[in-house]
Amino acid sequence: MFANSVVVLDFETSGMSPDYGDRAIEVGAVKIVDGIMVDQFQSLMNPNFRINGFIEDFTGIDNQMLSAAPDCEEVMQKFHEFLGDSNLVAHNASFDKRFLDAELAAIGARYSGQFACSMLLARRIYQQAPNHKLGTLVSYRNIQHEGVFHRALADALMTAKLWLAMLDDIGDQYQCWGMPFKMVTKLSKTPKKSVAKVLAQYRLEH
DNA sequence: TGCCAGGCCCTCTTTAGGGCCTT
Repeated sequence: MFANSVVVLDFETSGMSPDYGDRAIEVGAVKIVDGIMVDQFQSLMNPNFRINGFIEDFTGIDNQMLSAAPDCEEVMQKFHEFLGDSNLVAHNASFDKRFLDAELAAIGARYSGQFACSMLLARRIYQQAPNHKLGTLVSYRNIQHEGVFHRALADALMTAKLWLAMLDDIGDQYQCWGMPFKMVTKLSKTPKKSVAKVLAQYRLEH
């Protein structure tokens, strides 16, 4: 069976590090229940400072848009409710996890699920891909996509489709259908050369 | 963008260095 509920999320941010004062400026997320996308969340977030020109160009989010957006704290309260007790997925999760942790800490909240990384999993099962950027993997796996790269909901949707495609491929290639989230998380941290061996062992045990 | 970050991973490694990813 699939994990009960998984939220695939993506943050657009003012920079690379919350430890250096950067904030989230947009969050997008897709909720997957039993392998089906059932809900979405998207909101701009006003960090109450001006973002630089590179971020405006990179994301298409400008200071005027942010000045009209609700504060980060208000958005994160709603997003925390959206998360519930779901497990979490992001592409290069270590990046989004730092911002999620920082923004939730700012409102005195935290999440309870496990956090998995679609990039680490892709590095295991698509070892022949040209690289493991989100856009490259979407093309590599022939995933249909809508919207613009580097907007939160569009990237979250693409990551969600990639995640489901990878679960399908694990099933098809290794006869390991319906692998639990916990096992997929473990797989994403398995040394590359041991992936087939770990999957074969899992198949024998299930 | 540039080089203010950081976790993962490979290798000419492990008392380290550098590329990949994310904005």
